[in-house]
Amino acid sequence: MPLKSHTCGELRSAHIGQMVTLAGWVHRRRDHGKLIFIDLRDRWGIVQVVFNPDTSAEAHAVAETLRLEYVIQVKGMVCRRPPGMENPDLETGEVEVAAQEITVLNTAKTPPFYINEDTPVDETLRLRYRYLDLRRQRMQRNIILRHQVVKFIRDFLCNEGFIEIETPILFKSTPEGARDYLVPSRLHPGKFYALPQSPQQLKQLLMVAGFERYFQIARCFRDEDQRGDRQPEFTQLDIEMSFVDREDVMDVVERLYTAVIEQVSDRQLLFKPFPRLTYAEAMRRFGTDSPDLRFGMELVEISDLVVGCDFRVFSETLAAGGIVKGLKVPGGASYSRKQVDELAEFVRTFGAQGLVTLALDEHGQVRSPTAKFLSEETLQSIIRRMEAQPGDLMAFVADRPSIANEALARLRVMLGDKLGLRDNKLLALCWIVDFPFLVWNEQEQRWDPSHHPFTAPMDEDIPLLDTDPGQARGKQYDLVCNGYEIAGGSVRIHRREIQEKVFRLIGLSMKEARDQFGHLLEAFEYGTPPHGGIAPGIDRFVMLLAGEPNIREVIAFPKSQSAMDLMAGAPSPVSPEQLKELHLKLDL
RNA sequence: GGGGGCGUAGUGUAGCGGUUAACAUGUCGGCCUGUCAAGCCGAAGAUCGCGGGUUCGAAUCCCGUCGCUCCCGCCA
Repeated sequence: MPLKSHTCGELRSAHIGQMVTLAGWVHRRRDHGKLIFIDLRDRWGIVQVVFNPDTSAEAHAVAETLRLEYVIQVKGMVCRRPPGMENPDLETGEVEVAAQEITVLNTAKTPPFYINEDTPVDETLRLRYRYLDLRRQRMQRNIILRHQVVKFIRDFLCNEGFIEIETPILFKSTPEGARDYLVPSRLHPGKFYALPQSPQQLKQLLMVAGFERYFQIARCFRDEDQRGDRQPEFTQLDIEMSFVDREDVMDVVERLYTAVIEQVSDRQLLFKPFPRLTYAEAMRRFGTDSPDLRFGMELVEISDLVVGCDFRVFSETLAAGGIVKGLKVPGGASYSRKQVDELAEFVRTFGAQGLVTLALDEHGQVRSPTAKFLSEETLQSIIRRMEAQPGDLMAFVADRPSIANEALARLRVMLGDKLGLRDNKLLALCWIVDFPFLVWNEQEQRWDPSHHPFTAPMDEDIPLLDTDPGQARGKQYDLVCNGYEIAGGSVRIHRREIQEKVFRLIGLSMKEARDQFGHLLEAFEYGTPPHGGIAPGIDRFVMLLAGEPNIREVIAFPKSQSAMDLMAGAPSPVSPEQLKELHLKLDL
């Protein structure tokens, strides 16, 4: 006799008359003295169990002792509920189980917070009792969704001829990129493994190995500070393909994402096919390479309209090589002085000197302390350029292009939230392409790869590497969803002379290159196919599918902001014996 | 490394210099045969995160510290 014959969630009117054995947790109890109702919960749902002393005095007596979260097994008859007593809020609400036997499989202490409702609870408590938090409906839903997404991805890619290959967790530290998590070697005193930041090099080696189409649900580790969308360990869908150009990679990924959103989630895909923006266009229109395309409020540059004007904030910024750019806040003319000050304070967070605002009142008159510095003609040309309507507020940042773009991009998103324009039922995916191949590192006075050192430059831009490297574009592509970068990839360099040229450009001597990437460079000499790939973040994507505000909600056992596991208490000290074995001395 | 927010019965909150720290919910006990956030009656439950200071008097003001969280830096 199994512990359960049916799940709690599956019972329907079709089961009426059947004897069933259920097992699960006491979700709620309603004790009427004689009649006792128990909502019994398992992973599949909730069903009402009735204990009637007339049916079984024995079972009823046990039911009186039940408390929330007790684990019980119930044997009883599935019955139609009396007329008018159905519960439409419950999928099993047409029926109930008349209990004849009950076994308490385990008792439970009163939980430290409500399991049976999704009310907010202090994050410390949730993380400390994560196994209880995971019992709650919200987390059950998220974790199950995550499973469905990963399952769908596996099936989809297998059908496309990909094979899944595991790569090592103990690997080699590379000096570039994020800080590594290190693992001391017992057998090799003073030496360390590093946990992979991503399986980047290994997947390229798998292309050299001839697997042609590889994927992995890969755990990645980066020892950097946390954010709401960043954990020290996270999961990537790692993909690499041989004999492809970027169109092939983007095609697979676009079909995959379209299918998974349409078939697994309840979110609405806003664009099909995904729009493509060049990096330059994204920066011009949105000030960022990860724009949220669910709403407008695009950035507009007005540098040419205010060059040489009497307003020195504008004219001096422009003379120094800066730009004047802004956006239009619909209905923002009614904002109070305090609200406008808050906007200015907000952009200062991102390094902007301040925010210049022009309000257009209901009569179309400009209200602003700045207006007196600008001619009527200039004001009118700004209003036309911004397409401002009476009642709108225009907000401008005059600064270096990088700061103006960043500040306005953040302001746009913040206002989008404030104005309710970021509907999380909608998913706006887009591709960003034609990234700059190199970015100038001001501190080190050298070029850095904008993606990584194995990304290929655009074929037609290869000559630029010798003449004007900053103008060269790379074969890189990012997938963006609702303002989050959810995937980044590139076609890789597979020819030695290009690779050497790139190493030279980024200031890496052949010796340094050999020390760091020798295994890869050596492999490349044994017949490397053209190849490229991409690495979508699974956690972030599931977070968006689930409509959750942070990544912890879709990870079963996440770390806190300070990278601790509050449940198990990791990290923790280790014994002197363990340290000695690893040849480590602490210096605290 | 830096800045902001939060920390008060088990939980969620109120109180923001002055009697016995309030409310809801949960918990425990009693009543109750159709509830489904069951209802009614009663009871217990807080060294106000921790340490120091100011004050006649501190949950309340100040300083420090710890924890959670958001952000900047960081994240090829």
